Amino acid sequence: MRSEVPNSAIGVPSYILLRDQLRENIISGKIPAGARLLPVEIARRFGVSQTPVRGALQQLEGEGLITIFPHREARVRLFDEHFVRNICDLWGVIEGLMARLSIPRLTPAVMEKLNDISECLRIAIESGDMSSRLSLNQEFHRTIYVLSENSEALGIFEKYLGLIEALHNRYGFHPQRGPKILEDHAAILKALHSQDTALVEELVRLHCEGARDDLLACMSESKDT
Amino acid sequence: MRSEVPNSAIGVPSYILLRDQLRENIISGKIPAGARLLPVEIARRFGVSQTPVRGALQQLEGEGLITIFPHREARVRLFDEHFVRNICDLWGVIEGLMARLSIPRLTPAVMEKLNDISECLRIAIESGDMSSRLSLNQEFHRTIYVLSENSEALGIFEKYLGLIEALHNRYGFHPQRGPKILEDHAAILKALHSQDTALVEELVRLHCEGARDDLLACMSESKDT
DNA sequence: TAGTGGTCTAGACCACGGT
DNA sequence: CCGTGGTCTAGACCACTAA
Repeated sequence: MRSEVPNSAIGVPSYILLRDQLRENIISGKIPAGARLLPVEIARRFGVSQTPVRGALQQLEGEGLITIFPHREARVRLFDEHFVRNICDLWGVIEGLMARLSIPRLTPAVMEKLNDISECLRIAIESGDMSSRLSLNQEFHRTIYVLSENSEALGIFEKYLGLIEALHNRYGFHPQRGPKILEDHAAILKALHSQDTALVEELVRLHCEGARDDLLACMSESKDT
Repeated sequence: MRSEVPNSAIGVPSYILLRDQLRENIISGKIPAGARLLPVEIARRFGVSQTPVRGALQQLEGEGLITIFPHREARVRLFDEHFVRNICDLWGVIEGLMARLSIPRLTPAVMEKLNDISECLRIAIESGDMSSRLSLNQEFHRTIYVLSENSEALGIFEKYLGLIEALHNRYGFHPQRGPKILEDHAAILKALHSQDTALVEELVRLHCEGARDDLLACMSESKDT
């Protein structure tokens, strides 16, 4: 039987295509947390045998996105409030670290770019454009963090980014969170400009803790109703 | 052909045994950084076919310990000075976070245990027992961090622990590092006792930065000679 | 244009949970 | 003790590299 994966770029093994597609579906919530992953079913859907499916699942388990119970089954990890709290706390210190490390490598061009992004983000928040809001916020932070040149820290940040973003997409924000984000970003920009490492680190951490508390509150409210 | 893996506990799939054994060999340096991993060779050594070997490699790639170049080869990641700096900086903030979070959950019994470990560590350092020194130091930190109840942060800490420890084993310490560790630990214990969250976090971070600078210096010296 | 070795397939095997 | 489905084997296939 020939492979029938559509869009399969030649030369790219199908376990990689499968892995990326499954990861995206998990992160975006299309495959919900806790869902069972049935290799034979996935193999049928993609027109391949079980081997590349297993390859993809093995990698995702290594990444911590799914759990394989040997000889039993594979399931998407649970992402509950405790998980969110853990990740946001972790982010607080990691983003603080990356922001601090980026300071010596900031250039006028980067500051210019950050100002532009902030302006676009303000418009997105005021006009209620959730999709732009999320991606511009991402870009703001990523623009700073790539300068830290700490790929391990950046990798951890990126790993959970889509997951948390999906939760924001599902549970929304409180109305007062928008202005607070703009305020935080402005303060961070100012501290970056004055090269105040300790202040930058503290502001970034507080920013993350604010995000954490807003998301946890939204999750808890949605559970009550 | 029957499986001939010795010590293979029944019910445990061989890709898991292989994965754990390969991980251990990589972390301990028995399989050196940058080494090529040849599935057919590994399969022969363990008396299994290539499929479980690939399963093990896929998981290790997901964990970031090895890199698979599709259609080409799999190699152990490089762990150079830049990597060490990244990990130690990361640890500085993550360990600071976990120490801070653990404070509300400290009990007299835990403080007692930490004092005991410190005393044993002092003896190990003074008598030059490197193996005890490393494991007692691990135990000191882990005893605090498990109380943070942030399994994501703890997982990142644990993930690189063996790797950094192996580097310490290979490159050693400077003579003045031993007393400094004892001094740092004593200060951390005192701050824990007085429940001073900000101070604990700062001391832990400084402790990590000290470890980083010592290890980097040892690595750089060994390269010169 | 080989040769090497990474990837994939079909099917057998067998651990586990429920009957 | 049977059924489901997770695991493993042997071998074919084929992408990439080096002549």
